[in-house]
This record gives sequence, structure tokens and C-alpha cells, in this order.
Amino acid sequence: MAKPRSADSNIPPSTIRRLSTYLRMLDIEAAQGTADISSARLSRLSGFSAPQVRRDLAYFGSFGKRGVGYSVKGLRDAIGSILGMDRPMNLAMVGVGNLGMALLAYRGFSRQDLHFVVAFDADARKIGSTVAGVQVEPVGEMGRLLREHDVRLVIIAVPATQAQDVLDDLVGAGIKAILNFAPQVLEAPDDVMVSNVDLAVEVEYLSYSLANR
Amino acid sequence: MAKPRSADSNIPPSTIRRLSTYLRMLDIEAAQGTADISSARLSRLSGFSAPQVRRDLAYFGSFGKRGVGYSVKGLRDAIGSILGMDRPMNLAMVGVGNLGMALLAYRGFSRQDLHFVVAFDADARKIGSTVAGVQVEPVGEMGRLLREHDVRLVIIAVPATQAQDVLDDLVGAGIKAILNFAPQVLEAPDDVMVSNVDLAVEVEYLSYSLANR
DNA sequence: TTAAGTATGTGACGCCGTTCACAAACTCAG
DNA sequence: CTGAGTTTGTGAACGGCGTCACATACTTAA
Repeated sequence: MAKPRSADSNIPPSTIRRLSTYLRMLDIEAAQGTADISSARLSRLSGFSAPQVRRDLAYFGSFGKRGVGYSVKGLRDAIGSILGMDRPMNLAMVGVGNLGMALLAYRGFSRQDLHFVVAFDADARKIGSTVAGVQVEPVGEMGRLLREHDVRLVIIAVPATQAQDVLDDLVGAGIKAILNFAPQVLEAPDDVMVSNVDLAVEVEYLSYSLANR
Repeated sequence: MAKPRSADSNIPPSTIRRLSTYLRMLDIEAAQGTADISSARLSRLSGFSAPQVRRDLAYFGSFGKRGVGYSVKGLRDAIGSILGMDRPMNLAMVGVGNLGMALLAYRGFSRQDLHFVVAFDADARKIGSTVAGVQVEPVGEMGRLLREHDVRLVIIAVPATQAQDVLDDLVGAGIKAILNFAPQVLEAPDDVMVSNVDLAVEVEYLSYSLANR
């Protein structure tokens, strides 16, 4: 049934983001005991069109059965595997200010086997404390501790002025995936993925759509 | 010089988001006293290509001078006006949990004349307290207080299960722009803009790019 | 077994955003 | 004034992504 196709070809980034949404819907459906789900239903749940759903899934193989739909559990496992969510992933947080603390305590992550194992801050007064059960360590120890804890994905929540320095240190420590909340354009080698979440950009986008109606 | 073209035509959303980044760069350059800036320099600062910069700006008019570049102050004001950032904007927060509190205290907003004027929560124990100088009110009072405070943009930071109810109330109160942090697909009328910031989606996107190399 | 109903997977199409390349316009030195 | 250098603004080409429509394949009922 599941024909896991090699995903080496060029998959649109937007497809990957939608897969993540599908995965959440499938978790909910699985919890409700639904056995099969059609692209039409997945469309209603996710807000994307049904052909879009099918196309997204077809990039990776033929997971459905014609006349029936997709096995909820089968598809959930397949997408989980595609996204690398089939095993626990260790996260680290750099910057334990307001935002960093909130993200450490955020519940949306733990549901998906995403675990913060260590946090870092430059403020000596914060070192040694624990936030949401996570120990705060000095930034100087990042390289060693990231390796010790087998961290592969790091979230940056420091002030903009320090973000590039932090990123350089992370690159030096071999980190290849970074989620940046600092409102700062960051430079990184080609083999290091940096995703930015910029709150001001989102608010100003909405402001624009308010102003132009 | 600045020929403010009517922006009624269809501008790509990605262009608007880039404008927001340009605006931040121009603020910095203006603070440093730079008079003019070329698309090439704006390209280096923002990370987008120079033709992209020029195309983005050209959607709205001819702001530059050939052989010279763009007036930093002139362009900053023009983009500010396009984005509706030329006057203060009142924000409200719904949900004063970890994330909501952190966003209320977030400094990246105030720099841009974005002010939280009121917050709401369903938890009776939080009502009446202040977070980052903002009064927490009961959700039942949203409609009245949003109107009183002239709020036009609202941020949702409540648990997923409550997000749709909150959105429905906001729509009822005439709010037309909503930034949603709840990991939940929301339905809204066509004339209400909803932007989603989904942390799990971003993390899983990075996880994917780690797994497929 | 057959026919009607359902749902996937995908080739073809079209649109929209980005890039390219260059003419137009400005500056400045001599 | 002239020519070399710089930079914008934009038509045109390109490419990627979403949509459409339909052949294929499965289910169910009779």
C-alpha cells in the first residue's frame, strides 16, 4: 500500500508545511478512531483544496486506495516519517527572555515528540536556574553541551544585535537547522537551514491589508 | 520624486512581507544618518536580490533617482505609509498564558508604533491584573472594550480548542485583521484577514530538511 | 457478475512571481 | 559640454506551483 518514493526530487517548501498541518489533523482523527480519510475530508479539515492534498501526498508515494481514501494511521505514520517526526528530536533554546521562556513552556511541541533538553543565556543571573524543567546554561558552553545532548535543532530567541553571533557559534558547533525569532537578517552557510519567524513582519502585513481595502 | 501609485492592483503578499524587512533596514540606515541607498545595498542588508528590491518598490511608484538610489528617509516614509505604519496602531491580545504574556512584553513591536492597549483572558484569576502595563479584562467584555479602545488588529494566543470561538467573537465585534498563534485551522469571512504563526509547522519544516539531505 | 458510485493519482494547463537584461536618466570629472 | 560610470524602472522570458479534468481502481449492492 504505502509506496515510499525517494524524496530526493525538489519538493515545494509549501508542500512540506502543509504536510505538517495534515499530520496534526490525522493525529486528531486517529484519536477519534477514524480508520480511513478522503482527500475531500482532509481538505475541509486543513483548509487546502482536495487536489492540493492529493498532489502533496503524491510527491512521496501512493498512500491511498482508490474508492476508499487514506488509512488514517498509515498516512499519519508515513507523513511523520517524511518529516522526521518518527523519532524524538532534541531541541535547545538560546535566549531565556520573555519569548524564550514562553517557548520553553509551550505545549504545542511536546505532543510531537519535540523535547527541549537544554537552554542557554548570556545573563549570569539566569545560569543554573530551570525554566519549564530545562536547565539554563552559559552560552560559552553551547558547543560542548549541544553535542552531549545530541541536539540537532536550535531556536534563537535573543535580541537582534546578538543573533548573528549566536548563529555563528551554532554553525561552529555543527548545528544544521535553526529557527530564528530575532528580527534580524542572518547569514549562514548554504548547508545550514535557517527559518525566520518575524512577528513585526506578520503584524505589518496585516496592517497593510487593513489599510488597503 | 515619490510618485505614490494607487496600490489597488494585485500585489504579491511576499512583496508586502519584504517591504516590512526593507522598512526595518531603512530605520537603521536613517538612524546612522545615511542619506541615500541603492537597491544593491538594500539587497545586501535584506538578503533579497537587487532586482527583487526594485520590482517590489516599483509596484507602488518611482521612489528612486537613477544614478543615485533611494532617499533613505523618503523611502522609509513611503513604505511606512504603504504598510499603514504612518500612524500608531492599537493592538489587543486574547489569551494571557505563557505565549500571550511574552508577546505583550515583546519589544519588537513598540518600535513601530504598535501598542497593546488591552488584553483578555477567560481565567477569572487573571482578570484585573496587568501584564507589561496592559490591563487584563474578561473575554465577555471584548466587543465593548475593543470598540472603546479603537482596536483594529487582534492577536490570538489561546489554546487551540478555544481559538475558533474567540475568532467568531472578534468577527462579531467587527475586527478585520487577526494574527493567530493557536495551532488550529480557523474559518473566517472573506473580508477578515487571518495570518497564522504555527510554531510546530516551522519546527517540522526544519526537521524535514534535516532528515532529507 | 455487473453496474453504479466513490476516490485516488497524474498529465496538461495556466497563472503568478522572480529573474534577466537593457534602455533611460542621473552624477561627476575633466 | 562631453563621456564614463552608476543606478533605476520595466518589458520579456522563465520557472514553479496550484488547478483541472479524467483515466484508473476500488467498493458495494443487487
